[in-house]
Amino acid sequence: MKKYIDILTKCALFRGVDASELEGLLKCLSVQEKTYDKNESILIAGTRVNSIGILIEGAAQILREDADGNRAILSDLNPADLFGEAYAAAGWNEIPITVVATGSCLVLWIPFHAVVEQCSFSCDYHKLLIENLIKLIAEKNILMNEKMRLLSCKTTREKLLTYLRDYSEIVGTRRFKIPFSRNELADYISVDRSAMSRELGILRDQGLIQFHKNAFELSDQVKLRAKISSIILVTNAAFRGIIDT
Amino acid sequence: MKKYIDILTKCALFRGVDASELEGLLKCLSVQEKTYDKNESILIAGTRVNSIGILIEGAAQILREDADGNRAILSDLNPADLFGEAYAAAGWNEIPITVVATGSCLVLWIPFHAVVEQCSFSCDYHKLLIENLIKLIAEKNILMNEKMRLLSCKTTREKLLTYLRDYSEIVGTRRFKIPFSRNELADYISVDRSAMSRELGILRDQGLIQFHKNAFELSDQVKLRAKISSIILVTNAAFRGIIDT
DNA sequence: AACTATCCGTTGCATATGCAACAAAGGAGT
DNA sequence: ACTCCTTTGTTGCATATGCAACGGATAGTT
Repeated sequence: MKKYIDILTKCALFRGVDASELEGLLKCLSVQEKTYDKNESILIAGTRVNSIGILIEGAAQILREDADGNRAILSDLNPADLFGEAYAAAGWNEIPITVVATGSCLVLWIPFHAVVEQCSFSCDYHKLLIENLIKLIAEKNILMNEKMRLLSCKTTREKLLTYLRDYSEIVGTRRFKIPFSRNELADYISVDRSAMSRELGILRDQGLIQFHKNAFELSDQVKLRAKISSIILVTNAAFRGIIDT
Repeated sequence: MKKYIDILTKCALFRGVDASELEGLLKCLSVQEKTYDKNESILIAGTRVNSIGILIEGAAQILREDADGNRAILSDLNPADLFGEAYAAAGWNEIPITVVATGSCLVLWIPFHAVVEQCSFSCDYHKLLIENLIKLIAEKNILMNEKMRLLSCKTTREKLLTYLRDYSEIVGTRRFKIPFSRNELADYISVDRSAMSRELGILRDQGLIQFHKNAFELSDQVKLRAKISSIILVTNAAFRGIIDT
């Protein structure tokens, strides 16, 4: 049991929980651990999830199949990442995503009702857990709002400027390194890579930005909003582009 | 106090709470009511929210100011709509949105900590309230994921097909009425109205869809995914396009 | 009926963008 | 050094899209 306690302390759901108390809390939550082989499905689209998953060991991917049968990778999962929490919380009957182990995995399942319902021992950590869960989902909510604002931009230029501006505001400086390769960035803002490259060149020629590899600098001509100071933790890689922890 | 109890029963946050118990619950939550004149700000961007707002009477708009100072309307608020819940839950220090009364308003404020913390009377409704809040935010989460999938489509054609397919799956039939005017739909999928109109015509000429006003029908050529059965309630108008209650 | 306003489809046009293909630059490993 | 692979920028081209303008249809009002 002890072996993955330190992984769990890195999990946003247990933020603020003392490591020494974790083991007891896990019992109280009646968690279950389960191993998966490489390529085995951890969650299957069309089924129901009642538990929150935490990846302890190994690696996995969240996939989504579109109407034509193409599978798209939505995000990579690493140890201490949560998954399925929104669908478990919403009580969805048929989840639209699939989670597949890309290597052999150890997953901890926490029944959702165990998190929300007061346990019989009414341990103090329950309140914290609930707060963490709400905060976690709410933060994702806000981040998705920001990303939707970006995706709503009609031109590549606007998308790039929105992304760079937002990133600059979060780190608080006009010089920063983005956590994306060009390919990943194009994917993130949902445009063609070559078109993005073209537009980056134009922005540089117009003196709005400077860049070398992943290092960017915004010129004074680029207006920023009032600073958004909060730096927050995110549960998985899906929002790397917005917030880099 | 009595007068707005029936409004609150329509509010998703109090789903499952008996109307007769609501008054007592409100005291236990130490809610505060406040009136706002037309054009008065209910929430101001750059400040912090610690309470969840519920619009009881009147009408309001959620606004967002972009870097160039343009104000965009993110959503309209009607009685029984929640607002600010994500920012209150996340504990954000500087919210990026402004809420303005478009008519004289009555707003009920519920301190966020009062929802999460067990009240001294440990009333039974607390658990339900927490569950509702989590479910509510989680559902929004999922809906935003769906919308991001739509916005990530590169062409107007794909966006339209994704929207219509999703809508068809939710209502469960190939014939349905969408809750949008053309203007609103174009806004929702973030494309130019005339370009959308053009593409709709092409889709019809190719025999993929039929439509008259807001009534649409998908031909058999349009593949659907496995049915998503759940019909859910949403807190405000922002997701009308995905789910019509 | 006349007027107005709104919604919706259509069209012409300049341009942005996806796509494919290629080239240059680096990095890793032998 | 070399090859092999990845990443990034560049370019040509067909086409999709935003934009502006116009016109028809419908509904509401006087």
